[in-house]
Amino acid sequence: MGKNLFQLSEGDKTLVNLFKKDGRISFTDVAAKLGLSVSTVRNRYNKLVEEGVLHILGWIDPTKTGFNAYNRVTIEISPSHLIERVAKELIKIKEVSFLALTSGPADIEINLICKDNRHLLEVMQKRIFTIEGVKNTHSTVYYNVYKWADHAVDLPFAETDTAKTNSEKN
Amino acid sequence: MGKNLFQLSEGDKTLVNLFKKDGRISFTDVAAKLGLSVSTVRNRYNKLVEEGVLHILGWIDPTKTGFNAYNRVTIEISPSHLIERVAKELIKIKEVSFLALTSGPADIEINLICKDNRHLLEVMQKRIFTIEGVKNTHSTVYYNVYKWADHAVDLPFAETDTAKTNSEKN
DNA sequence: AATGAAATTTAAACCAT
DNA sequence: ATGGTTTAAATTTCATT
Repeated sequence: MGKNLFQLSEGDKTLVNLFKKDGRISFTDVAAKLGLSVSTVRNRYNKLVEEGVLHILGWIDPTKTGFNAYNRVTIEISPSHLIERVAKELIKIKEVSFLALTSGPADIEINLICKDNRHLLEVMQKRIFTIEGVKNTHSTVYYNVYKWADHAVDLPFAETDTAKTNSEKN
Repeated sequence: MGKNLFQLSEGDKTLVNLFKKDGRISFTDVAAKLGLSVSTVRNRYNKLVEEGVLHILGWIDPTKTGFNAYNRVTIEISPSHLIERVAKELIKIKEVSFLALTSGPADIEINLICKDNRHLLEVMQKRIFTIEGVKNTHSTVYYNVYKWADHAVDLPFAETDTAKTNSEKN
């Protein structure tokens, strides 16, 4: 579980927050904002990226590009030993934007980003119902997303909630 | 709905896919990979960003930084006219990484990224149950996330599913 | 819309503390 | 772990088709 835990220092957090807002901010700008040298910023950045802690990723706003059917689909699998195998099949589907194993009553949750309901239905019927072990599914529509790009982007260490877990190091 | 729809050309898609993998890839590299000039890449990139289609964002892997309690929480609101007001309260909570209005039986779904179950319980009791209009909640544990950073990052136009919607404009 | 070239800014690599 | 210096590379601006 917490094996390769990376302790973010307070400095790391402020640095990370700048990259979260603008993934292409220059090290020079970060250094100026934080009052650090460019080298230091670079070193910290590299460490975070090398450790797999920080990732800079492009994100496309689905609603701006004609993908207006966003759904949660929970899936029950039987027999249960097929769960991981089904999961591995599901992540191959490009419309699947998220997949997690969950507590019951279902076993797997996926999120599907589709153009419209016709597209959604097609994915469900041709790609999901056909997988061996998929017992039943339940779909929920995401009508309107309020926090969207932040999905899995923001971690709760924004401003005040500082280092209880980081008090020892740095 | 589809008012400000942005038609991604095939060129845009290949460009975007490079930025999705590595948000800090240089325009020079992109140009080399696509056989275009740096200026062209820059122009396309700027257009996509200015239109709000493409975003380059930092993302922190919660599991690497001690956030091991990731949950879906569905929330029923009553009376119903409070839904939007409750949503606006909820997005202020920094542990809320995602919020959408959903089809029933609940009204709102949030995702919560917490350090552990103690942290989760604290957020639920002190921040969520206390909001006026929150009738009841139902939590589901995300035991293990298979597709994670791709959450809201990948759109399903990876390789083959090319331009049916983009055939006219390039 | 796509490009080329010059001027400016930034990043990378190295070394030092 | 942080910072300074030099060299290399990328970005920006402006002009051109």
